[in-house]
Amino acid sequence: MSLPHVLLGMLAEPASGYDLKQRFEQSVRYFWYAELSQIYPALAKLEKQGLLRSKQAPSDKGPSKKIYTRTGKGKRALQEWLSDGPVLRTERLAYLTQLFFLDEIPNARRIEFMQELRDDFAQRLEELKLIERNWASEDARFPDNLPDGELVKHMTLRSGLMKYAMMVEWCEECLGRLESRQESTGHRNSRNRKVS
Amino acid sequence: MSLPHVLLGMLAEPASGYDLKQRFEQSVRYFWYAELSQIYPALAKLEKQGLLRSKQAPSDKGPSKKIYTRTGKGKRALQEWLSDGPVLRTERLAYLTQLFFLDEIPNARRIEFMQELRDDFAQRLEELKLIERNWASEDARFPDNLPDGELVKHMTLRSGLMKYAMMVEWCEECLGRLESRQESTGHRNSRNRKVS
DNA sequence: GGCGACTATATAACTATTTACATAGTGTTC
DNA sequence: GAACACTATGTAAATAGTTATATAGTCGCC
Repeated sequence: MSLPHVLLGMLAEPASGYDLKQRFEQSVRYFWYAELSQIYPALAKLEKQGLLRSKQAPSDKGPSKKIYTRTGKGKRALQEWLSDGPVLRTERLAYLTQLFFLDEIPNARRIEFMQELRDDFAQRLEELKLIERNWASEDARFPDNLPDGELVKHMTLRSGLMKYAMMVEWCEECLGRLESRQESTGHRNSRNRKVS
Repeated sequence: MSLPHVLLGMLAEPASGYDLKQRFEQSVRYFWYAELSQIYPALAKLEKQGLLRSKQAPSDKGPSKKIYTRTGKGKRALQEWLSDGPVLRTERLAYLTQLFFLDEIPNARRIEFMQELRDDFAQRLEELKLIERNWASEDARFPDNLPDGELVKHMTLRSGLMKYAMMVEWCEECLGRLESRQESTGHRNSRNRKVS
């Protein structure tokens, strides 16, 4: 439902399937993910529908590339998707359902679970902070003089920064509650930060 | 990958497929969703694997039910899933990828997009606040004297409350940035709250 | 007594996603 | 020169999830 549109969005600049996968890994990965085996057929289908056009091009490394370009029809399809308003599909957060049933394992295990979660979120937060720092050094020093394309990308990044900062805080709050319980049953548990 | 475990978690108390769907709609819906057509085959498979047991039972309304009970093996499978640590599957947030490409439509449309998003998040926040209020009146007045099962459920609810409150704030921040741009190009746009 | 709403279970067809495999060129390292 | 890593494109098989449809009992309404 969304992958074809995501590809149309990423093809503001022409690229091959392989290139697109790289782009996914750079920035989009924080909110969308696709395997190469999903990208290639999706591109072929979009071309068949006339939303993309392709041409072969030699590669400096490895076999020749198939460069896809967005057609006018493709651009309009993207704009339509964006104009239809936000797509809020049913989110599935496995870690929250796990937490919901976490009383089925001993408290010491619950603490380990939340520590692992906190460390994962903290790591993602650091990754995003790094992206912001590298970016800011270039042209985002004055966030509201950014060109349109940069502004929306900065807003997307902000949502990630705010989200993961909040999640880390929430994990700490949960750990506090679980650990107070641990103490009251006679056990001790130092609040070690697990760094992998 | 996760649905069978979610079902095992929800079967702390015996229930039929139909019952489970109702339970999904009550609380779990905020972080997991499943269609009946997904639940029935999943239950049948779990029974075949010996993680569940079923018996027919008459219903007060409609045809007879098939009540599933978790076996010892089923409980251990759930505990294993929980002990393996948090499952952080690749999240897909279509609305963030839309935002990422939102420079492809005019600024007035971008503002509408963010307003719609804010209103959706605000509505979910109100739903969760209502759940908390109803709950608090019963036994969550002293959040840290809760029994284990209630504690983890309260922690799950907290994450939703914090998340949606943050998302609404973030939308407001984005709207501010988009609207200042709108003004500077000579247009006006009142910050109307769209209530459906 | 027919209709619609709700309870209850299930299958079929389709779309989306993941995992595994197949193929081939290019460059580096042992 | 063999092995390995990386570039490059794809297919096949399996799993997960959605949408549509079928069947059947109960209850209340008109």
